[in-house]
Amino acid sequence: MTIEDQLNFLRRGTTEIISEEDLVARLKSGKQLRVKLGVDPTVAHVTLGWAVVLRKLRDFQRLGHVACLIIGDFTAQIGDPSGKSKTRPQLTREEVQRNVEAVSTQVYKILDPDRTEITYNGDWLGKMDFADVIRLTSRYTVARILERDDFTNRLNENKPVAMHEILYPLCQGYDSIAINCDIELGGNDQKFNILVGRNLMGQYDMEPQIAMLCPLLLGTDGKEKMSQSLGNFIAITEEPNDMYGKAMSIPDHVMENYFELCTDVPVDEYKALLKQAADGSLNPRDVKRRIARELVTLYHSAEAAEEADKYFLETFSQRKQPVDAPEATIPASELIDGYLKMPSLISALGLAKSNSEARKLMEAGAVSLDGEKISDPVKAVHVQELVGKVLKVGKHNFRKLVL
RNA sequence: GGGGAGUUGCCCGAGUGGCCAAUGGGAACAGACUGUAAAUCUGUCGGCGAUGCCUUCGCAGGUUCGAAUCCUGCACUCCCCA
Repeated sequence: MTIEDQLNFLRRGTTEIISEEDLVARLKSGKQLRVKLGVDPTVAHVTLGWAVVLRKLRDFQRLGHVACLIIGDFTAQIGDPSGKSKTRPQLTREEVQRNVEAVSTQVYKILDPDRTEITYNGDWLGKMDFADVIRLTSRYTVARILERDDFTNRLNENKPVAMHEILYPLCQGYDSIAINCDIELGGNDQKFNILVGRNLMGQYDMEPQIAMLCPLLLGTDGKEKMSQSLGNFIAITEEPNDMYGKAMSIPDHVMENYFELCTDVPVDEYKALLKQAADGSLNPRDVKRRIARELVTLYHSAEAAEEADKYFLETFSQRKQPVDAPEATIPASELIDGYLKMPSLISALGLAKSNSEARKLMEAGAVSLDGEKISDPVKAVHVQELVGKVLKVGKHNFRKLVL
C-alpha cells in the first residue's frame, strides 16, 4: 500500500486529523506506530458507537501498527464531562470493576489481540500524591480549561461545575504522557481532551501526539448520539434478531452514517444504494436491510444474518407469527387449580415490568394469543388454553408457551 | 463571613392546607396507519389479590381531623456582596 492509499484507508470515518502532515510524516517513517484509545468503563456493553473508534483502531492494526488501549478505571470514577450538561455520578470501584471485566473481553470482537496492549490508568493516576497533582495542574491555566463549551454553558446557565470535573481533561492528558503514543483516537467530543494531551506532551518535552477524531454515531432514535444512558444503542453483543431489528428501526436519514462508520461496505457501493433509495428505484427498507445484515454478519455470522433477515420479514413485514418463537415455560407458581391470570403470567415471563403494566398493555390491545387479541385482564384462564400457543406482547415479543 | 433564591414523578416544569397519584410539555410504551421507520391520530405513563388499599413531591421531625403545600432542624445547588 502506498502512503496515499494508507491515508485514504485511515481517513474513512474521521472528521479531523490534527495534523494530517504529521500523520503522513509518521507513516512515511515506516516505524510501527502506537495508537492510543482511552475508554472509560462506565457501562457494561460495547455499543456500535463505541465500536466506531475501535474499528478505526483495528484499521491501524491492519496496517501493522499497535493499539494501546487504556481502560480508564481511574477516570471512570471521575466521569468525563464531555458533552454533558450535568455532573456525572461518580462510579464506585465495584461498578467500575464489573464493567472492566465485561468490556475488556468484548473489545476483542473487533481488535486483534496480538497487536493490542491494554493498560489501566489507575496504574499511574492512582499512584500520584497530592503534590504530583498540584504539579500537573500548574501546567494548565484556568482560562484554557474554561474554554470548553461544556463548562461555559453550564456556568452561563447557573449550573454547578464541580472541581473534579475540570481535572478530567488533565487526567486524560496525563495518560498521554504515561504511555507516549504517536496518535490518539477519539470521538469528536474528545477533541478538547485530546488536545490537552497534545499540549501537555509538549510541556513534558515529548513529540506531541496526533489527534484523530471520528464522528459520533447517532443512536437508533436518529437524534442524539448513541449512548447507553439514553437507551438508543445497539450493543455488539446483542442477539442477532435484536441487533437486526434495532438496526431496522433507525430513521432513513442516518443510513449513510451507519454505512460509513459501522460497516465495511465500500464507499462507492453504499453511495449508489443511497442514491437509489433517494430516487425511489429502491425501497429504503431494503437498503436498511443491507445495513442490518452487515452488522449481524460482523458480530455474529453470515448465516445468522440470513436468519435474522428472514425472521424480520416474516414477523414485521408480513406480520406473521414467527415459526419458531422462543419457548417460555408457564411458571407453576402462577397456577391456582390449573388457572391463572394473564397479567401475572406476562410479568412473570418478563414481558412487562409489573402486573399493572401488563394489565394496561392488555387493555391497550397489545396482547394476543395465536393472533387473537385478549384484552380482559381479570378473567382466569386455564393452562390448557395456553399450552402450545404463541403469546404476543407488544409488536416484538413472541413466546411459545409450554409447561 | 453576610444576604437572597431554590430542591416535585425518566427529564423539564405547574402546584402554597382538603377536589393531588399531583396540570402541561418532552421522552418512553402500546393501538391504528406504514416501507421497519418517520409524520399523524388515539391510549397508557407509581405499585397491589384493584369500584378499594399502599408508597411518592431533597432528608428527618413537628403542627393539624387532614400537608407537596405551614413550622423546626439537616443536606445539597444557584445568585449577589465580602
